[in-house]
Amino acid sequence: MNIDNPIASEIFEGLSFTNQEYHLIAAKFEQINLKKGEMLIHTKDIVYNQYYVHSGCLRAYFIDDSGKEHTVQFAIKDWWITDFTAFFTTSKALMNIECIQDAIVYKISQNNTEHLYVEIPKIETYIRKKMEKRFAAFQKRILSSLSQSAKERYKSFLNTYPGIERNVKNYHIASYLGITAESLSRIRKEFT
Amino acid sequence: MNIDNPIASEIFEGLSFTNQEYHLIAAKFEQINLKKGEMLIHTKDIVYNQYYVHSGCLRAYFIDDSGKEHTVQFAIKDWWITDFTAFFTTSKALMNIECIQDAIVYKISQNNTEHLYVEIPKIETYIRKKMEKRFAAFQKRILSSLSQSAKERYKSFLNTYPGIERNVKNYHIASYLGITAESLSRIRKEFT
DNA sequence: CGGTCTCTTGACGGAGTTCAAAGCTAGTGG
DNA sequence: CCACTAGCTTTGAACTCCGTCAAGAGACCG
Repeated sequence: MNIDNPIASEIFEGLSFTNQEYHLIAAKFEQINLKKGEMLIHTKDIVYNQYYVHSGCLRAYFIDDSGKEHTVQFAIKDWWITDFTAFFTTSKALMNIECIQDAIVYKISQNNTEHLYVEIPKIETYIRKKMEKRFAAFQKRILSSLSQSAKERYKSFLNTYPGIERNVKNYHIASYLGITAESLSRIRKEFT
Repeated sequence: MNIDNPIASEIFEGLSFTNQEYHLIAAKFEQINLKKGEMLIHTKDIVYNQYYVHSGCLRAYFIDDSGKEHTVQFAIKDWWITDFTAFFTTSKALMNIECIQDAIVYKISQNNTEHLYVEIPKIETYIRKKMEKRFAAFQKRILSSLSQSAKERYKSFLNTYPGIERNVKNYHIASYLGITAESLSRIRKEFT
């Protein structure tokens, strides 16, 4: 951990940088403190930024035509969050992102992300590898939604986000699993 | 289209290369011709390679504990396919990949992929951007499995893979949508 | 301590599954 | 080129899991 630039050391853990590089990195991130309930992204916002989660918890959710919420992702420490579809194409968000436990996040814009990749190529490699892992995790989630019952998906969820029950409302978890809060309640009853 | 190296021009469409770079690229890919029914990857194989689809059609599927098949991905022209989870970590495949229409694919190993990224950094950038698109597409698929009925998912599927009905068995599509072949049959009946 | 948000419980309904059988279709060999 | 067969698709009937609606119990916060 480099005391001069804890942000760079935290976000790109394992990489080492020159002082000049630390400078380049630090200049591109902005710290944002969020209170529970605050919104980071609203539907229809143009998405210029992505966010690295230092602490706290956020969730990305989608509201369908019938008004129902569907949680696509939770983000806890060391996760990145944004509406990636909108971010990658700098277009309008289809999702909302809200803070569900007081959080500190580091914001970086799309432009600055691309600049960083050019200025410090090992960051592009680092992020690519991280994305490969996320990619694999997504594939796993699709598999689980195809092949598992609600009860099994709930078990998998507890493994993916250990200890998250303490931070997150059950109806948020239900909307992540693709079931209703009532069904989750019945599943939880069977568990004990 | 560079006549000296059609493979590089096809796979990295839009990028231009020096003759030396064309050489580097061509040396890393190997063309494989597949007949319908051939398997590219079996469960438990160590996955060293990924494949760029030049023509034909393949599918990646998972067999769950009860023996049921679940199609995770179809790949047609200009898609990449492999068991990405296993490929990124050079570990054992959980999925099977089979050819469902005679195909020509270009194979590249994990090592050669990494070498290519180092030797020609713009390829790393190119692939990263492509992956960002896939990432967004995955997110969309998760959303659709959470928020849409089987009938709506079938419509989305037809948009994602236009014209694929001609190549693919209905029970493969059903297993991609997460429903039974019987249910898909009933849905299709309503459509006409 | 009162009000609102969250979780639980019950009764009913519907989308999709399962199992079984019949109808098609495409590929193979005579 | 036709006939046969194996694989694929359709159809029907009963069943199951989960959703919906509604009401009550509990928890948290000012």
